[in-house]
Amino acid sequence: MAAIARVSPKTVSRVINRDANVSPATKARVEAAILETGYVVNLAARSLAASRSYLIGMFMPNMSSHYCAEIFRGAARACRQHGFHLVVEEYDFGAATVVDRYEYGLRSTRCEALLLIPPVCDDMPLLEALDRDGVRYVCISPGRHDDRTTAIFADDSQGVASLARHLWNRGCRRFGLIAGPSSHASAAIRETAFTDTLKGLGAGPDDITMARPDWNGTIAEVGRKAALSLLSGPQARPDAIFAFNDEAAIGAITCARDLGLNIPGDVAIAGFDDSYMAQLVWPQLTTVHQPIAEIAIKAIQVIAEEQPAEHRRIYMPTHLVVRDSA
Amino acid sequence: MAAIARVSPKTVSRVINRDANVSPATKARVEAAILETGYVVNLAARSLAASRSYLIGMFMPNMSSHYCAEIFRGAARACRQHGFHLVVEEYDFGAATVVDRYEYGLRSTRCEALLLIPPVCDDMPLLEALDRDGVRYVCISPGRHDDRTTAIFADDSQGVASLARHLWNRGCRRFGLIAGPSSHASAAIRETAFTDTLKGLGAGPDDITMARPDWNGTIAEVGRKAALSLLSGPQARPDAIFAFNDEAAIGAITCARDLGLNIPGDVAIAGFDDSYMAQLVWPQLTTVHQPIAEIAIKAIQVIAEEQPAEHRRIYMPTHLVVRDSA
DNA sequence: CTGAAAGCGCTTACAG
DNA sequence: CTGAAAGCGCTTACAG
Repeated sequence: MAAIARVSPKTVSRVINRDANVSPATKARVEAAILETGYVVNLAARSLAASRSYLIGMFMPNMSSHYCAEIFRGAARACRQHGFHLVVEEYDFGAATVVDRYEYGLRSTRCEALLLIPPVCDDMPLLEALDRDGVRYVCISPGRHDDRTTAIFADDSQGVASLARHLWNRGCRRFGLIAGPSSHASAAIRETAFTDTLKGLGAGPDDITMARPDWNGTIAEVGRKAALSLLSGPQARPDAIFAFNDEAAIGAITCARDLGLNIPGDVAIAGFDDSYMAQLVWPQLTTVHQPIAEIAIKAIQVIAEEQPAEHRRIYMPTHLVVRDSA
Repeated sequence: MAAIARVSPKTVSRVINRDANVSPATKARVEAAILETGYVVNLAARSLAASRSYLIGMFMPNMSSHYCAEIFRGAARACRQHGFHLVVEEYDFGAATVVDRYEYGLRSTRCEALLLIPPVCDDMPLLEALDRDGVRYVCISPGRHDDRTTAIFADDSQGVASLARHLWNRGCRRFGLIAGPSSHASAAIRETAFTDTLKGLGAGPDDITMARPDWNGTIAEVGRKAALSLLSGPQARPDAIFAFNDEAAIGAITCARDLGLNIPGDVAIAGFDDSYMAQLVWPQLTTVHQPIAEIAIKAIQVIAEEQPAEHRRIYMPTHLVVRDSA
């Protein structure tokens, strides 16, 4: 390459890295040689010389397929746009600890930063290892969060409040709430936003019935059973059910159907996530859209731009999606 | 590191790479130093010196979330087990060509091999660029396939034949088939397996009605419309519908429900994929399970083991999953 | 505006 | 069984 263009390696490097201090003639010569030879910089060599890997790492998410695919989609796109490459490390939950997967896997790649997703973003041994190595990280919806790091959140409250108002305006007055697992930080937020909004609209304490299922088994099945306790319990039957997420809501739909109830006539059902399934079930699910890919994109942007310290908590908007179930 | 263990860098390298020719005493000394310092090999340096990147690349799939998540899960796991790291390159379909994404993105990483998924595995410019660079690749369910490369297929025929027998044994005699897009190689295979098996069991040509929808819009919607043509068309109403995939089958379920038909009493409905949604819809979908993660694992194994030339086409078993819809 | 020198942290190919 | 030398393909820090 350098020989063909009759310049030093350093000058090739200047052209590749868009250094301004190259004469137009030299630049043209180098660019011609690049085109001719199909030269592409060697990332490993650059990485070694510059002490920068141009790599961002991620652990394989343990979430729904929809969440997983959206995170990858957003992260991969943003990495490309910012000149990074995305490295995915397996983590199968239960077998090894995350920090082991880091120490004996990802660490050798010298990723510049990691994109951390629940529950991995709350794993203290991992965070300590990253701090020790000077590897930056951005957490998505972490449960615990101190001000050293940046965290991105979906603004669940806003979307859930819209949903609560929508149900109220539709005439619903008796509400059932299928709460999420207490380990999930969003669970409490969604619950509070839902009940507070309804109380603000005039609902009394007896108008809202909580179901707090054990989160064992498939989420849809948990949702179905929770809905059963709500719809056939001793209290007056709810005319609206809000489930922690779409899968639980789909379970609730199944339950209502089993009981011969009309949706949304007898009982309105709503979820959270706007996952792909929300459009596939019958009736199509009214839900709150969570911008998962955009959250991942934002996280990579934060990493790439090294945004200033004041941006420690970033909230991404959610919004109500009205379909047929509510 | 080398200084602490009082050995040369070469000897550290020997211990790290499990070279047998190291005396037990030296080995113990080096291992103690590794533990003490938390040393981990630098992948970039190793890569540069050894002319091996230890990287396997993948383009972001454009398939269902379920397919996408399963592929990642399998690929990430197998990469770890074989000492590779997985690099994901964005490819958004429509914007740039894949080969451009390779040339200006992935290529600089010097991936040793690529895992190629439809439709990218049939992109000739990409394959030519990979051949030119000596980058190996394994294709998953490619449409075209020559003997230079290894391809992994799901054995669709087998699972679909089981399904056809199941429907027949259940007493179904009039069949509707929602065919997949002709661009999808599996579409014809599933269709042939279904019709051939039924004919073998005694079905006549008039007993099988084909729907060949245009595959525009969401798959569930296409499936719903296709089912409508099948269930309300001039021919005798089918008592069983097999859809190309689960999403189309879910659309068909929606349609049957709209028409007030009982599933599976009036019409049995079955899909293909055993996607996550199959268990969430009502009634739960009878379908053919496709081992997506296992296919990805197999692909990485082939890459890692550089299997001999006779293994050019590998078929992974599929199997019938009987649930409630058929 | 351009290049020579040194070095990033490993491995390869040898030598002993 | 162990190490010295050279080099992988870049960038950094400097000199001119």
